[in-house]
Amino acid sequence: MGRVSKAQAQENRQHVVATASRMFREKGTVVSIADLMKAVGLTHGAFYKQFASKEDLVDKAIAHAFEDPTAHSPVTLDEHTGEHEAARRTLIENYLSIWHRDHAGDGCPVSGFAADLGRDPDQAARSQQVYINGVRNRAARLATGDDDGMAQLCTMVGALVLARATRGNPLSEELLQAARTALTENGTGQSDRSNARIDREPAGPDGRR
Amino acid sequence: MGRVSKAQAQENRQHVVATASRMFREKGTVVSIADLMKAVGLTHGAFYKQFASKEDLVDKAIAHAFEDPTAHSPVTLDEHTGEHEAARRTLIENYLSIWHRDHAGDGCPVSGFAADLGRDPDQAARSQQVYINGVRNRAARLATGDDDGMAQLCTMVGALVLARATRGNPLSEELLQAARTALTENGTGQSDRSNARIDREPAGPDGRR
DNA sequence: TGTACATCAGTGAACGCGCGTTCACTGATGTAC
DNA sequence: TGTACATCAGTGAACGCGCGTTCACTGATGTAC
Repeated sequence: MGRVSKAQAQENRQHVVATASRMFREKGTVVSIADLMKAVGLTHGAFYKQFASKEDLVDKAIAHAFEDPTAHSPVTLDEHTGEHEAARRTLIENYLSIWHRDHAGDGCPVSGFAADLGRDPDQAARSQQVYINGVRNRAARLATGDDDGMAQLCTMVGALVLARATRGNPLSEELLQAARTALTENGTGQSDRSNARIDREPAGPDGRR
Repeated sequence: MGRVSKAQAQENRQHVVATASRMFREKGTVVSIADLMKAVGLTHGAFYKQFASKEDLVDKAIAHAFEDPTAHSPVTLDEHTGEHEAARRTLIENYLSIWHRDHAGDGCPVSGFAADLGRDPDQAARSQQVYINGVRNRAARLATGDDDGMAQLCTMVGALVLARATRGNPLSEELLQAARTALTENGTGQSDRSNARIDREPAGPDGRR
């Protein structure tokens, strides 16, 4: 195929970034450019007409994950109506759902990129501002009167990371449940309902439907 | 060099496993056999006289990390004297220290291998029993009367993972501090003292000195 | 205890393979007249 | 509006490199007598 329209080229570029953003969260930044471009439906050679290097793409994919409103945004519908506590609960229950555990690619970038940033100091330095803003924003959404939400975010990220590492064993669900209970201080029923609903219906992980 | 004594060969094998255990926790299981053997002081060819494959080594390195008493064992001296609450505090403060954040290789294998197990289902399946026992043991150490310790472990692992991902930014220390405060429900002073002490003195991360 | 020989841990070159990246080429798009 | 040509997104073969793994070789260890 020969040249492609400017609009088509831009669309392709966005498709590559969006796909990379998902694949990197799911499998890590070790995903190869060949596999990525295959998933997008282009050949690997086209990559370097759009990006300077793989590093360049990783930077953009991380930034995209934090901008993408479908990427486990801390904003929920409830919140817009001023019901902060209800919004907080919805956020927590979606975050600690089995759906979120099993869909890292469409999930929270704070969890999805933590491992890669923790192990690649250069990448961490390049993405630091975007990542830190993401952490602070999410913590702020969880904040209550006497709590800045930071420890709550730690609990949620830890539960998700451990639930993913133990998938296939009952412990995985136990961890999600323990974190849910600790954060909402209510019984098993509420959390179980939430969990079942989210597990069954692949709704947007940001709580929108 | 020709043949080496049986004792020496066994020592070499243990050295490879121990070094792999540290390097895999620090950098992930992507560390190459060439780099690993170089760190041990042997050539890469020797590797296959001791191990069937890299997978075999990863399995053994993960198991070793959980057996190794210097690898952030949940056992502390205080605990043996029956002072459970003091032991719990010591464990928490060591876990959430800057020293632990900066020494993943000598740190907790639950945190150190979570990312690799979460992304490699085959590896997770092979190491599942060892990993799950490790999680349950650590949670049990944190348990109090009305809490099984699981949510607390989530908070600690999440704080450590996020602190490592944000190293170099003040947020990193804030996250550790927030988790420490949430888990010990006491002021800044205590935690700061602990942090400074551990940061300065590279004591065993299991709380022994 | 001393000698002769088989064993096998460690060496280092080599293997096929997939990685990130480059490049000559294609041909529809976009532009100049 | 129609024609002529330059542009450049996408193609696919090729590059050097490091990966996991194999293998012929070495020579001290371990053993048999």
